[in-house]
Amino acid sequence: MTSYDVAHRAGVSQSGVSRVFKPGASASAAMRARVLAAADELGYRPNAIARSLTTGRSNMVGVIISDLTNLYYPEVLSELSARFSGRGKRVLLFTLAREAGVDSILGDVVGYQLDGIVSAARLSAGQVSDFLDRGCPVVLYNRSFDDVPASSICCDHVHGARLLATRMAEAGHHRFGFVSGPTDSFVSQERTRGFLGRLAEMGVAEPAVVAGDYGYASGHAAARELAREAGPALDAIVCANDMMALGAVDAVRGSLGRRVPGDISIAGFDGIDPARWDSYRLTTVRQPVRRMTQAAVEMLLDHMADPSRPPERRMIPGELAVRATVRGLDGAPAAELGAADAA
Amino acid sequence: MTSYDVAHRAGVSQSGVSRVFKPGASASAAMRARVLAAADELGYRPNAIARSLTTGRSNMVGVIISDLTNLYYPEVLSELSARFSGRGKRVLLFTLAREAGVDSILGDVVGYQLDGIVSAARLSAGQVSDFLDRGCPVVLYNRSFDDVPASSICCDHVHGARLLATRMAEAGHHRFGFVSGPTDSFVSQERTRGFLGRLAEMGVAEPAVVAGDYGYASGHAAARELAREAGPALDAIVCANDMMALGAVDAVRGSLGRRVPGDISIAGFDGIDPARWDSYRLTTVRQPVRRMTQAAVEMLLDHMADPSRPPERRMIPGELAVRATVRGLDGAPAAELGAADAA
DNA sequence: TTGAAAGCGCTACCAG
DNA sequence: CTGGTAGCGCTTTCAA
Repeated sequence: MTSYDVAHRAGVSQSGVSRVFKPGASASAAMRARVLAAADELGYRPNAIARSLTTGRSNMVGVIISDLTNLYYPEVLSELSARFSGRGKRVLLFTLAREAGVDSILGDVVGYQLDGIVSAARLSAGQVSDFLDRGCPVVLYNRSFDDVPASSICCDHVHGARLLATRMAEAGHHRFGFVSGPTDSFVSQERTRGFLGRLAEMGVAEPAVVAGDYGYASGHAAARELAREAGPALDAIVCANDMMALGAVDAVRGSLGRRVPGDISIAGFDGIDPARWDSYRLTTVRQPVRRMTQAAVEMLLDHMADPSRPPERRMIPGELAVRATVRGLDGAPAAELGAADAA
Repeated sequence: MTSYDVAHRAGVSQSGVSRVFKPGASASAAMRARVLAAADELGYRPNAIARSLTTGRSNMVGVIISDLTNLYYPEVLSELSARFSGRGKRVLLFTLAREAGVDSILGDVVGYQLDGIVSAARLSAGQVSDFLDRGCPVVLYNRSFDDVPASSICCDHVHGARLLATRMAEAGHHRFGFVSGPTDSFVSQERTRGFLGRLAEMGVAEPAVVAGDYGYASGHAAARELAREAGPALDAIVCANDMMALGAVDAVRGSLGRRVPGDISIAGFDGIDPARWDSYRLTTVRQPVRRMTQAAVEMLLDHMADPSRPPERRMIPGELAVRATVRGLDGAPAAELGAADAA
């Protein structure tokens, strides 16, 4: 079923059919009606591939996600997908299991004429530049490069980390352990910097730091290692993301046989769904995923509409969600729900 | 950068360039070398859109997922994505938030010449037929229709449910509650049928049944409702998926103040990652996601290679993973890890 | 408003 | 093995 078939059946020219299917094109009501009728009878659907070939735009955007096992990303992906499809864009999904294959994505970007990319993976500055050089706008989700003119939407990790540090120091914790993410993770670097920096400002003893990989198991292991390193004085563990914090909670309660937050307070980052589950009620810094994905989509769409638009780096504050894994300011377990939790 | 540019630079014909980039086409080593060199210098990438237009195949497959908040699906999606990209296929992602929009996907299927579809969403028989009628092979993930000639890969929900029923009845539970999924869910129907059927066979009193929506919160609510309905005799709750079972565990331990499995045993279905976390150690029937996704991909690729191939319905047994939320056969809490858990 | 015609970049079929 | 040539189905000038 091509536009020629429809044109023939409707007794109009092929270009007429094309125009009828192009929103905002000139076609008389009469023609429109006949074409639509014919198209309907024939079950005609415009061929998006052919359209892309002529127009140079595919109506597809690439979404690059590094790791769907970190439960923060399914939430992001889900939102992005819904928003893009609401805007008439298809989502081509790229999951970067092993950091490899970025250049193959580059090939696809030009090959499939992707209209844009939102990346929530750990791309290098050079890789991002490659996309840009190919004329493909990029919005970086939760990372950004000073020297690369790509737009980005970031949660303010430093600020969030400082919030957390402040709150925990004020609650009187003395001996901290910190579980960072992979060392090449921008997010981890920011959160680490913010947390340790603020702690230092407040005159708290420097925490023991171990690195994890953002997974539950690594948080579990890290908590045990911290306990070993820091000894019984350890009274607070902060993890660079919720997944690890959940693992840490379980390790402390289980393997270590200590209470949370009675003996050791624990906090994370992200505000993933499982962190709210009753078994955890994890204190965390929540990223406003909805606002962030919305911003990401808007920014990308804007750049697609006007490629000359200068890159924009938007930063959104995270919200401290004080729940049940951190002692209260009076030394007692914190209130069940922080005010921020209502959102 | 088009193949003409490369051809010109390499001093060969455009068709030559095309052949060099088509795997398994005839081109002398000399030509290949010169073309590749020229292409490299020019940063040429074949235009997949144009290729799709002529060949009629896009090298894209659609993956339809209903709900990424059910943590079973991110696992599936992650696997599918990795496997498809390993096979040189791009994944066009469709998330079906509200069951609507299936027909828009249909449009995309024909518009983007999708080579195939794997659907893990609740499509109707008619919708699946529509895809098939358009010449787009479909593999149904965890559902199938008797009267629609689509291939499918299913976990044997009935069998798995029977395993669970047997094990729990043998452990001496008397008063069961069952939390089903949405009534229009094939998976839920199968699991419900298997579970209730086996219980009846074993002469166990008919369980109280309430319906959930596969989410944590609904499992939480359902457990409380079951406790209200069934009274203090209630000693086992089985949920149609892990997410709800996790909610149920928390409800029983928290709101109801009973022990799991001391007072009430709880089990789920799927074998999602969080079900293994120390706070839960949920007894469940694990779906072999890796084998299932592998089968799904293979089947779809086979159909794409040979469209005349008859549909195939493959069924893979689930594995009972006895963990810590169900009483042991001696009435004591079950062994920490079932043998199946080693996998 | 409408129709004719020229491509978009590639594949595939042909003859050489 | 190689080069010419005819499209794939659509959008988009350009005249009418």
